[in-house]
Amino acid sequence: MTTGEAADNRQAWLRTVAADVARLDRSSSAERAADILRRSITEGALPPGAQLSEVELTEVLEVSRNTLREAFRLLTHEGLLIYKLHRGVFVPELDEADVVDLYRLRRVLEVDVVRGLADREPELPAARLEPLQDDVEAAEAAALADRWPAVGTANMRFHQHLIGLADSARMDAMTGRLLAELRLLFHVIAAPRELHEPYIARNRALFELLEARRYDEAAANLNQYLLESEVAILAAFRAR
Amino acid sequence: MTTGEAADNRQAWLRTVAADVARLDRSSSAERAADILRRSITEGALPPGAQLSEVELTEVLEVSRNTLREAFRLLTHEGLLIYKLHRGVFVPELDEADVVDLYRLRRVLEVDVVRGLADREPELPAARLEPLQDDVEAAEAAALADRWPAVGTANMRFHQHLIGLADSARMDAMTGRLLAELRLLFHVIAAPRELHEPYIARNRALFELLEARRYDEAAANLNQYLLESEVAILAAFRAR
DNA sequence: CTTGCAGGATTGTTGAACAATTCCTAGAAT
DNA sequence: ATTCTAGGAATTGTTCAACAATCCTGCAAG
Repeated sequence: MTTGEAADNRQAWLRTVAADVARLDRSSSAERAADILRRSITEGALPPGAQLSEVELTEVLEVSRNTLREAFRLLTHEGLLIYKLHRGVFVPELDEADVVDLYRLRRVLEVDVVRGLADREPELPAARLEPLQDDVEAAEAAALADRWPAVGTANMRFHQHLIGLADSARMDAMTGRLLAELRLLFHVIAAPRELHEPYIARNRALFELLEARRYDEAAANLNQYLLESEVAILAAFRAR
Repeated sequence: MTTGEAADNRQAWLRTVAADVARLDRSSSAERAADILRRSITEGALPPGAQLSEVELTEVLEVSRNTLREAFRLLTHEGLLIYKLHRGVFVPELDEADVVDLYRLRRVLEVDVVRGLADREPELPAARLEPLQDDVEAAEAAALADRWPAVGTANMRFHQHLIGLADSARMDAMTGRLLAELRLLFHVIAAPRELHEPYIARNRALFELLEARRYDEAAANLNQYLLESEVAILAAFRAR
């Protein structure tokens, strides 16, 4: 291991520790309430268009209205809820234009990250790819077990980890929001298997290109991947 | 005017009306308080590192603590404040890594928007460039009057309008946050003239390339522009 | 079919209260 | 002189109850 890799590993470790500390610190009631709501939304329990009543949720979540409203704000920022003044909060209903918008941003960010790896100084340590490998294998395992929602989750994590290679806190945050919104879309699509299955091999191919440090090929591959994925989602969306 | 342009103009008009409606609707106290605080921060009245006391601001802004905290949340989401649990809200102190991060994202987004104009279908109507022209001229006028903060504001608006050409609500929102954070940086730099003066001619040159529909040249120009700007800011930052 | 108008429900905002945590300071121990 | 500790002051986190402002519903009138 070169000294450059050692320094890079150390930096990666510092990032994970900081994330853990932040997670422990946030015993805030608002964030806990937001966690529960986030799960309900991304898992589809609260379908797009649903309104979230304040009085109802204060009883279920056992927090005050003020705290609940703070949780609403958090999720609004993530794109998982929208506020309508004097009317309440709703789960957003995304349309085809949103699909196009989300995929445009995904392409811009993810392709740039991969392309940027070529010029990276020092070179990306091999250990940084481990989370991606884990995600690829998790998706493959879940597919064998017919657990398609888990395949979707692993796919999301793969792309989040991919962006993480750029060491950009702001890109990480943006990607988190983008992927959360994408999950909103997935729930209006009927066939989870047809939707998620193609990603498995795609992600492995991309991972192997990254492992071989063929970054330009990987970027081109990823761009095509995302273009085709967008078309597939749009088609499934129209056929709903 | 082709029918394509007419449809495009109509869409642009719908967007401005929607923006006006949204602006009128937001009579919410929290957002008004956030507006005032936002100005104070971006104009430098509240320097990086400053703590915002709740009791103090409830008296000044004449809102309740709960409403003030909602305003804090709004600004936190824009990157203009950071929350430290049980310690309060502070104006962030950005460092050199943040400069690099912010400029990387600016380059990715802005260059992609300009490059994307080449493939746009239908072609960009000339009227869409008018806001950019206004910003260029506003910057030139402010420079003649020695009003350098106004030059900086016009420059910000130029880049926001540039991103607006992509018709992507999410890019608009991201850019808003990025530029707000950038303003945070400008206030720790001593010389406003040396900082903002180079942008004036740069923006005009870029605008004219766009007007001539030489999008690839414009994209290359913009990329170089942002790279040099980053270097300049980093230098000024180290010399503070 | 549209328009106008109650009144009932929901959200927006406030102020006070208490709990939890951090900050500050004075004094004790070394 | 420095470090450590205890405890009180100050600040933030959260709840609650109340009221104001706004929106939605249904119905009556044109």
